[in-house]
Amino acid sequence: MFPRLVTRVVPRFFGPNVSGLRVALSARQLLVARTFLTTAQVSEPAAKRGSTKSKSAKSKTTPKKKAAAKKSTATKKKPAKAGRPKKDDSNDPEARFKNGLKAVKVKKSELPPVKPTTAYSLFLREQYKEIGQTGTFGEKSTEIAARWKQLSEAEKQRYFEQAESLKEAFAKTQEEWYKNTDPRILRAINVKRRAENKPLIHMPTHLRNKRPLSSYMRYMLEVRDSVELDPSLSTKEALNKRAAQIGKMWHELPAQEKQRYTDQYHKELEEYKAAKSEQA
DNA sequence: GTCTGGCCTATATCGCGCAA
DNA sequence: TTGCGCGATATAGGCCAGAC
Repeated sequence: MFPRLVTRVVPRFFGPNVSGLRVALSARQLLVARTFLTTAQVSEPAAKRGSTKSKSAKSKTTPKKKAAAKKSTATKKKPAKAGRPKKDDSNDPEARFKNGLKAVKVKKSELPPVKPTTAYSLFLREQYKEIGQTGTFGEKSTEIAARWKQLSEAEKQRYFEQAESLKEAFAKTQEEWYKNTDPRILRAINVKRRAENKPLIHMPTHLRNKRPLSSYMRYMLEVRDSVELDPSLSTKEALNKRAAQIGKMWHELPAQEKQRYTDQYHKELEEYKAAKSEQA
């Protein structure tokens, strides 16, 4: 699961390419995005919270924790010697991967963008502010869900539009991320996620460098629309019947005709291989 | 950073057949 | 794995405050 706090969202969403995102977003979208980011900034009160927290934390600190704290200060790292570049400052990006993916430390700014807020979530955030401190989380959630149900479609529209804008911006950011991120970073992230038993991150299918369609697949795409689905059958049965029918047509296709599809496949396969070796 | 409760939404996956 | 369709189902992730 991705972290939720915006302190994590901001660098991931805007970090790598702020100007690019500005271009991508219309002024309104940007406003929406900013509202999303700043309102969700739990860290705004966090400074405040941090101070009160540290106060209470201080008084509640157990001896064990105190000892640990002491230890942590005792083992505080000495400042790096002047003139010696830090590991991350290395000009050689390959150095990061020399000890294997497991050893790669992925920076926050390198993590993939988080999914955009949904319409309901936008409403939820707005309502939580309105409700304020009264009631438990559960009570608030129930209340807000009831309010959401009472909204007319027209009233909901505003939230859906906002969510749509965020979704579009996210799609662009995500595409940029996959384009600009070293594939080894993604693998390193997944190595960590696998170890934590978390689901892996996959490049969305529409962004993948897909293998070209096989000769048969290409043929099927061409003729599919000309083979009608049997309306007397269920969707599944009709689709299966059509697939079987197209398979039969392929077998009956003259060799010369088949060759046309095969040639196209081999041509695209070469291009695919070339692109893949370029990526590697 | 994670967890808490309750809810909604978006997305992914599955099954089916076919050939390479 | 690639494409298609599409309903059913599963899952992730979003919001909120604050303790740990």
